Amino acid sequence: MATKRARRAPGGTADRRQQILDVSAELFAERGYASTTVRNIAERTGLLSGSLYHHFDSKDAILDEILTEFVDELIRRDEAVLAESGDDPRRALEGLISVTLNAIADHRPAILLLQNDWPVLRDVPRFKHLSDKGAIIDRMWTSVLEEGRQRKVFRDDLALDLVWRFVRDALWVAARWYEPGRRYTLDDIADEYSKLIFRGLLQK
Amino acid sequence: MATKRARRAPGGTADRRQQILDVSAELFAERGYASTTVRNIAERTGLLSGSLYHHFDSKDAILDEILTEFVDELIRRDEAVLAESGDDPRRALEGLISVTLNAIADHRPAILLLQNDWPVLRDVPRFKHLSDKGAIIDRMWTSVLEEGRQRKVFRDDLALDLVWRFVRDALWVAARWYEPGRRYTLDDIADEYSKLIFRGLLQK
Amino acid sequence: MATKRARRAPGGTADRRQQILDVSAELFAERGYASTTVRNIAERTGLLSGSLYHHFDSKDAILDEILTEFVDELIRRDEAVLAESGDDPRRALEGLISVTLNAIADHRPAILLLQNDWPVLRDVPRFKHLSDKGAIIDRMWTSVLEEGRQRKVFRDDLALDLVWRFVRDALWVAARWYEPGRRYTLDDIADEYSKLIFRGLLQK
Amino acid sequence: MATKRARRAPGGTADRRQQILDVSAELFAERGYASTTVRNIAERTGLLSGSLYHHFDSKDAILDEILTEFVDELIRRDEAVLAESGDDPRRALEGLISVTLNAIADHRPAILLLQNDWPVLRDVPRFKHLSDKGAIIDRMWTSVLEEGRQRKVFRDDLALDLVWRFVRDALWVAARWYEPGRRYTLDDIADEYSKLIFRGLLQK
DNA sequence: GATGAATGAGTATTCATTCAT
DNA sequence: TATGAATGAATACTCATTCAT
Repeated sequence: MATKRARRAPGGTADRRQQILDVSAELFAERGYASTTVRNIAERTGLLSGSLYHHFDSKDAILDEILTEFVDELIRRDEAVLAESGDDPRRALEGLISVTLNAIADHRPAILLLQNDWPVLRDVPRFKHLSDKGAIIDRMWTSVLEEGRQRKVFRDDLALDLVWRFVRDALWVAARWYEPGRRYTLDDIADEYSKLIFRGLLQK
Repeated sequence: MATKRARRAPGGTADRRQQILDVSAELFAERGYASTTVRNIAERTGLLSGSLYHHFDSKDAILDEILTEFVDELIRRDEAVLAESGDDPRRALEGLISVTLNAIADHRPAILLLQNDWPVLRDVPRFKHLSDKGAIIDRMWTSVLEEGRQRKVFRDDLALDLVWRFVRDALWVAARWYEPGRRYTLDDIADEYSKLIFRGLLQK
Repeated sequence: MATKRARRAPGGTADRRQQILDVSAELFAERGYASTTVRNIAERTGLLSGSLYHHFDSKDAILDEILTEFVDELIRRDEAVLAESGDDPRRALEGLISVTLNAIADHRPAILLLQNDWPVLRDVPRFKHLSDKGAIIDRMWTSVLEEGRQRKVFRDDLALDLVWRFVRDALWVAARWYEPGRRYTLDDIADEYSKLIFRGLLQK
Repeated sequence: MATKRARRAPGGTADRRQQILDVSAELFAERGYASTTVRNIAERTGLLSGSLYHHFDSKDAILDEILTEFVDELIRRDEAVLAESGDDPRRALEGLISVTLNAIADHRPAILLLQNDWPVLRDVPRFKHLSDKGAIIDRMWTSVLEEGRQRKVFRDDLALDLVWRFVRDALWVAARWYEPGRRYTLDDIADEYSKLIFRGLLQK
């Protein structure tokens, strides 16, 4: 049973496969994976439900591809940031913050989906590989924080694992309320969050 | 169909109703509302599924009671904090942070549930009242921040609505990884988070 | 997931479970296992298809119970025959022939089902245990034939494994055309078949 | 929709049509008609499922051609045997037995298929014509037996219709366990079966 | 209060078949 | 001839809910 792979239509037409992935991601984010039916996806794509199976083996397979694509790209971007920021922990941290928030622009559905359904998904063997990739990202964050402390750029009276969790959680959850074209751009948010994280809320 | 209300078992036995609520909250938090079956709840309670309907009108009714109880108590505690902290915005903010994190001790399942399933629940008419109550809590936070700025306790070069979102999000998501009896207590986390929020990450 | 077991209705009413088994056996025999739908079974039982799952875990589980019951009883009857016939191979063989043909009376659907669907079923792990039981029956037949040859009751110029196959096949397939209440009883058939097997077709 | 008939490939290449028939017969025999999908057939042929419809009108049409070819040839062979054996019933019967068993060599899949799926197929209007042809074969067998009794070659104390059924059933079912190249050839089996049928199992 | 049989609408998935390219 | 995308009806199975006992 060979995995069904994308074959770009020769004319360069937008692919059905990609359309299904996009539609599915939106729906999964809106209603949750379990509550999104295969029929919902088909309808929104303009197909009958059976036709989806011409492109994907199962509902799970669709989800897997959505999440894998997102996580892989995130890792790529995070690695690029670390490579560019040399040995400047502050620049590195700013970079990670920016990458994370800007991921919301291209991958909002995947991010929401991951937040809402991860507690269930994490126990499904098929999605185990995402945990492993998540661990890679975690390690990038924590090593930047460690580095910053050792170079005395960051305070040494804070529990760095809690700092990491605090920042990470706040950033990802922003996908819930962020709406493009309203008040703040993602870069605005990155700047404000960085200011708060680096300098704190109190007047000196 | 009159709403079924709690009737304490005559002998003073631990209530079946409460047992069902606790079991349901756990299951909803573990697997998500949609993926938890009424049979799951019944099994874990030691009943058959039909029997649940002697205690609750529907699966929705169970969920409603779980969430309402949690939100109501949270409002009560937040209000108490504001009442006690007089006109000291820093103390007020510390209080709100502490209440929020400590809620994880008593209501972890409800918090997780709300995070995972809220995107779906928010659109169900039955749960509309929770949005209203959520707005009350939001207003308490934002007014504390405003107050702090006006009194020049907090910096005036930060977008306060973003500060509020940042802090709120980081706090609630802590329910995902917090585990009682490990490394940090909830008070530890509240202290560390407060330190970071007030003073920032950078060495002076 | 406890196997759902029969609970005889206290009043001694004919069981739904048994009714489902009987109806299913008939249908499987008529149309084959794959072509019988769960809806077919439900309809003939006077239920809706979902209701079957209150009594059985799956379509497979129904089939398994039908076949297991049949094979177990057949083994019991064959063993009884061997026990009774002492060291008289001719009597033993007559007994096995009679038991086999008479099984058609009580278990015609199961026999037909086994004949038609066995080539598919034999490869399903769930039904592996039936192969093992089949081997037990085979051994009873072949040991009777061996015994008969050693005691010089049976000819010694025949390949006994072929004799066994020949007889076995002819007996079981009789279930296809036998119809109760017509021309020959099962005992008639057993007698005629025995005559042919023991003495052959030719005039002396 | 004209019935699609064989068109030999111009170059004398082995025919696609025949390849599809062979592959289908194998699969139908292995898994049963209902459980064999058109996709299975296409895969094993090295085509995509849609392409089969250039050669056959439907799955039923494939099955029909397989069975018709087999039954027609069987009738031809049986008729040849009767023509050759003149008025010697014993030779005629031996001939029919041999033809039947030897058919296993060339048409095993068709024979298995017919055994497993006949109970379902017999009720499909499209396959009614096979019943008629089956009746022709039956009549050949029974007339040989009658002839043998009248000429006092066969015993007169046996129910001939039962003898016929017994022999027929045992012969056809041999297709289930016969494996070419193992222990017995089809002629061996024909000889042993004939010995048993004519002379019986008992030592004189 | 509790049981367990039954409902009926819904779920993901399969599959023979069609047809434009 | 062959492809591969699409159909639409069917399939086994699930599940919140009802209700007579």
